[in-house]
Amino acid sequence: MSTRASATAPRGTYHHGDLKAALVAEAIKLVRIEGPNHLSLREVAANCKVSPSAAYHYFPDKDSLVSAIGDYCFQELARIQEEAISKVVGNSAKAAKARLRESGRSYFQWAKKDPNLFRLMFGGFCSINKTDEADQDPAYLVLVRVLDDLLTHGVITKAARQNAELAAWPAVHGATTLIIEGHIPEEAYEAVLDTIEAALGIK
Amino acid sequence: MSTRASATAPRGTYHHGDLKAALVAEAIKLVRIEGPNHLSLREVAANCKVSPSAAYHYFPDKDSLVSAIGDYCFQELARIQEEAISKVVGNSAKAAKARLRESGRSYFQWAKKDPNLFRLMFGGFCSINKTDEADQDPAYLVLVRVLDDLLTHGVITKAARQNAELAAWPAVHGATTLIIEGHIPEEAYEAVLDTIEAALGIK
DNA sequence: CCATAATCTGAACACCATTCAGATTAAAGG
DNA sequence: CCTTTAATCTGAATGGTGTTCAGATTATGG
Repeated sequence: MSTRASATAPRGTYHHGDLKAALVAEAIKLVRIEGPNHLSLREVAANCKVSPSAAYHYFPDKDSLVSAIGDYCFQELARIQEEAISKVVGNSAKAAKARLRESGRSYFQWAKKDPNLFRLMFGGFCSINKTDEADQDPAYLVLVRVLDDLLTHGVITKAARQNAELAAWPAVHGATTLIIEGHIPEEAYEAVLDTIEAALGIK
Repeated sequence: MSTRASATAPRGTYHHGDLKAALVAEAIKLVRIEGPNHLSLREVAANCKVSPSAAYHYFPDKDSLVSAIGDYCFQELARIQEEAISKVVGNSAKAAKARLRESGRSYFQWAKKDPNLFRLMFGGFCSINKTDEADQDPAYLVLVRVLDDLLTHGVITKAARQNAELAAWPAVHGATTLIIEGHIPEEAYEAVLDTIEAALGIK
């Protein structure tokens, strides 16, 4: 999106340099602390040393800025997951199984680290573009790859591969949410991962 | 909490009658439409034909009113589930299995009917009182009963009964959220229920 | 019937999103 | 280099928000 200068550069000139990126970065910082509902566009602008109206040159309204945060977060979550599963090297069935577990763990760890960003992503704040099939949730594509890998290594059957995404993602996402919101204890998470493996017929 | 007159009674006298209940009822109505983040305390008060400051006699702040909505919703969800499983009569293994599925379906149907109330419940808006063990989420207790019933009828093993809640609730909750927010299609829900049965070793 | 406590109002303060006319500056063309 | 043009940001204004508090109104108990 933004190409020019540093997003956190101090304001010397009248023109900012890369205000759009700076606004998003500052908004993320604030949502992290105050939560998605208490985000103030004026505060974002002030912290960027810019008048409130300047933001409207890049975002038609506040919701649009929030959606930009959401877009960033979905990419970031996918990146984190990619990083986590790439740490489990090996072409074995055991490694493939470990990657499934790590993809689940990294999903939860991301949410635990920044609950407010997680709430923004899945709390109805940002409107995901579900129009196009191509620009699908990148984190979902990571999961697909992990599950394909399980089939390749014979860890799961072809029958289990059908709807395997539906055995993994809802459970992982639900457990994450319920822990974040204090409905089940964090210690329960590994047990949830066990139930996913059971649903897939692993072991 | 409130004991007196109808919550929706028109305003004839200076005193309202049961303002607290009226405020909660009106707030629910507005959250249903506008979503939890766009709730306005002033609008709630105005619709109750009362000055904004009147609300502060019953709620210390807006968040407290939102929490009251959450409390109501958790009770209501439990009631809906209770109603759903009570419709499946019979003391058989088949009936017990059907009740598990219906408890999952009713959870989703509740959320689908009022997504904004569901978002309020699990979006970090209301602070659940996790201090006491006694006043636990009533919907959770419904689930416990359904799972106990499965064990009694030999549908699941004693081993599967361990952590059975963790096989069911996260998957149901996660699937519900992901469908509501448009990440997976509604048609996938029954397949998710299948994976729960698989995780529990049913069939 | 009166005193007291409960309940609600009105006005105020500080903050918010959003709009728009106009000031400032960078970029492009001669 | 200088001027035109387009991009960018400001300042002020509008109408809405949560919250507080002194005071007006009404119900209740003695």
